[in-house]
Amino acid sequence: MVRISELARAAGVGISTVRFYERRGLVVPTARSHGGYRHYDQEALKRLRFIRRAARLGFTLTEVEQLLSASTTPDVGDVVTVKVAEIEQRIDDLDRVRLALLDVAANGVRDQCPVIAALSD
Amino acid sequence: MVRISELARAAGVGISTVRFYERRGLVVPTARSHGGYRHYDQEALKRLRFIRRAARLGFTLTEVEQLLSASTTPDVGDVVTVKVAEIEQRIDDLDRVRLALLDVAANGVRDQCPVIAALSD
DNA sequence: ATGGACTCTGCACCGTGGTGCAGAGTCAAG
DNA sequence: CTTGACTCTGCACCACGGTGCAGAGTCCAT
Repeated sequence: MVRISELARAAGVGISTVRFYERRGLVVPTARSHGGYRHYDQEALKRLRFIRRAARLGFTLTEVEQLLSASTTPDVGDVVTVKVAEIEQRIDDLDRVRLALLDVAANGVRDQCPVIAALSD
Repeated sequence: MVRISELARAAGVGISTVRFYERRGLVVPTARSHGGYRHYDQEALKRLRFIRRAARLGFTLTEVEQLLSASTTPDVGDVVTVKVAEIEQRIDDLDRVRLALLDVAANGVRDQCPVIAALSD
C-alpha cells in the first residue's frame, strides 16, 4: 500500500494526473487513511501504466474506460468484437505506414509519395 | 481543381479544419483564384485523408508533419528509422490488447484482468 | 507535541486540435 | 449586371487531457 506520490512516480505521471484519472473513474484508491489520504495497491499501478500506454496508442480516455470495463463486466460480447475490429484496422494502417517508410528508406524519394499512398484510399 | 468545400466534403472534414491544417503547413492549396479562392488537386485530397487517418492512429499533427516530410525531403535516414521503431512498438502494443480482448471473449472474465496485463509491464 | 514533508479539495489555467461567427469580397448562372 | 451561394480573413470559442496553485489538514520521526 503506497501513497499517491509513490504511485505517481512509479508510473511516471504527475500526482494531479492520478487524481484526474480518479475523477474520470479510471483509477480508484484501494483505501483511504483515517485522515483521507489515498492508498494504492499493486493493481492500481498496473491500471495506471495501462492507461498511459493505451492513451499513447490513440485511444481516448473514454475508450480506455471501455477497454477496462470489457474485462470486468460479465456481459462482454459485442463491445469486445467491435473493439477488436477497430484495433485490427489500426494495426493494418500502422503497418502500411511502416512499410511505406521502409520503402522510402530503401528506395529514396520518388515523385509519388508512398507514405501518403499508404493511408489515402 | 476543386474549391475548399468540395475538398472538405470529399475528405469528410470541415472547411475550417482544412484552413487550420493549412496554417499548420500540412495542406497547401495548389493554386489561388484571382480573387483569392483556394483551389486543390487530387493530391491534396490524398494528403488530407492521410492526415485524418494518421491522427486517428494517435500521431500528433507534428508527427504527421514529420511523416509527410520524411517522404519529400532528400536526407531521410535516421528520422525514418526512429519512426519505424515507434510504429513497431505501437503495433506490438495494439496486438497485445487485441489478444487480451479475444482472451476475455473466449474464456470469460477471470480474477486477473488480461487486458490490463497486456500493457502493464 | 512539534516540525517538516506530504496530502487534501477546489478551482483556475494550459496546449492541442479543431469549430464557428462576422463582415467583406468573389464567382457564375440567369 | 444582378443575385444567391460560396469564400475570404481574423478572431473568439470549444472539448479533451491534463497541470498548478492556495489554503487547510495529516502523518510521523524526533
